[in-house]
Amino acid sequence: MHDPLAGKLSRYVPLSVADRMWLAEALGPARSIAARADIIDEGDDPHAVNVILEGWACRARQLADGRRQIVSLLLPGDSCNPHIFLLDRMDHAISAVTPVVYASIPGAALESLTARSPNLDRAFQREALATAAIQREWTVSLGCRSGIERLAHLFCEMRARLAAVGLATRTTCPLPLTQHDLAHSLGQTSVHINRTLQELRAQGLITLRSRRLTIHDPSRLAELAHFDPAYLHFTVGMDPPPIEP
Amino acid sequence: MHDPLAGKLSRYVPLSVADRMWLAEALGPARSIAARADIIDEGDDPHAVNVILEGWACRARQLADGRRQIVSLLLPGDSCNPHIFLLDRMDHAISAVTPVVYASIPGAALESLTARSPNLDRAFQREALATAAIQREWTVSLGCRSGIERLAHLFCEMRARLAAVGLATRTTCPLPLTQHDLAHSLGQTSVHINRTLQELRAQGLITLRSRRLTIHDPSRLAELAHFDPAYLHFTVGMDPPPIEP
DNA sequence: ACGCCGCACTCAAGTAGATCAGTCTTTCGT
DNA sequence: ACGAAAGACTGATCTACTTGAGTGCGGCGT
Repeated sequence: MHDPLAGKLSRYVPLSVADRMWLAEALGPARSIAARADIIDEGDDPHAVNVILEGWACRARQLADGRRQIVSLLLPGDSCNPHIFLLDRMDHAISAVTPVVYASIPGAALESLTARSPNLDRAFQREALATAAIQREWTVSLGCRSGIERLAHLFCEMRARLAAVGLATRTTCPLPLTQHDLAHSLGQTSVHINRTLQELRAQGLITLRSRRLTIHDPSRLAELAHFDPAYLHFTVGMDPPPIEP
Repeated sequence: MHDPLAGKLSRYVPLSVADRMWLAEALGPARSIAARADIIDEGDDPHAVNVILEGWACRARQLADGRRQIVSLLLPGDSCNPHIFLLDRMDHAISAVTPVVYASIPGAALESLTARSPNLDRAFQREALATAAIQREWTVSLGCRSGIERLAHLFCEMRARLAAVGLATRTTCPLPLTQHDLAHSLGQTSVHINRTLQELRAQGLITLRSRRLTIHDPSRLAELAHFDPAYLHFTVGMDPPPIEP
């Protein structure tokens, strides 16, 4: 997709041609950053909203003793928090998982944008609410899903979110996370992630090879994960609903 | 505190007398609800913002097989998501932990309120950002803190958040959660919570009796928990900073 | 085309926390 | 004031996941 930000926002509220134009105007120049580099550091003062255009990034917190937790994954079209510039200090870092292309919307530009278009304002608000819902679902996963369920759930979520910006089909999507990244996202060790992946493969549910995920049986995977896409709150142009046999 | 909503919002942005008056006007009549009852159910269509005036509530998700996770705790002054009415379906329930007194701000009233006072608008925005940060911190706890660290962290957070609305001193605060509630919040069983509590008591860090928590050594507890209050993003009228010896 | 380094993967202990099946204590309704 | 129920607490056993110390493959830079 050429404009993943408009693509994603239009999943929450239909956008007019003018909306898309204003959005494109507000976006600063595209910047590139290497895999594993930081887009913003913990402690920095955020003054703009960064939007991922290509590649994957993550929000991560690091404890004093080195333990690291990935608290969310940012895909093309995701923004690193609208209005984040209202806070004066980042409480987490945003790092590139793959090489990333991103652009910023300066605080003032975002405010004039939402003042001009109530539509866009609503879209940003709903996006923020959906992001919060995703964060809650991660809390649920860590709190009460087992290793295999967590992994299955993450795969279902990634496929669905990527599909929303045209980067996944019903059964396949990119998945450029290393087993270490998965471990840091799911609160487990990479050793255990490795075994759990093999279990999912042995059950014939997925293939994961050269950074690409294939889901052989989406409904069995969703069932295993207790995955219910309602929390993603996409309302416009959903994935076609599954056909009952 | 008589007006916990204004009290809490003024931790993010100083409020004028007019702001406080408008806020009070927008608030609907106070309603009471029994402990353990639901304020909103999963699946309901939210049409107003509920604000807790007295008592504790929680957001909770339930999986199909009965597993339950408390994803956040709502204290006096906390709102159940400004702008939540933009979504059409609750993805989680909000239930009372203790008897709760709450009031609603209808969607339209909130919108005219934020249109009238940019100050209040900012305060709500910052509150939403702080709420998101708290959710991320819970993700971190579940992802990489041990049982005893999680419990210590929760205690530090609750004391700090209650202090922000005048309901806690430096060393003591109400804590009306059962060991079952703690278990559901921290992704563990009540059996294990019980043992962990005893460990905290044995180390002389806390007393927890008849729904009241006393922290005997706040800085040792914070250290154990890796608790850094920065993520709460209170900026106005912080707890006085600790005095270096 | 070669060497290197990150990543996937393996094995053998060790452990935090779960499970189950209780007893004891406090709270609360009538 | 009494009984019932909710909550706190215990002990024995079990297991999902961690730890640490590896091997081998494959993709990347020079």
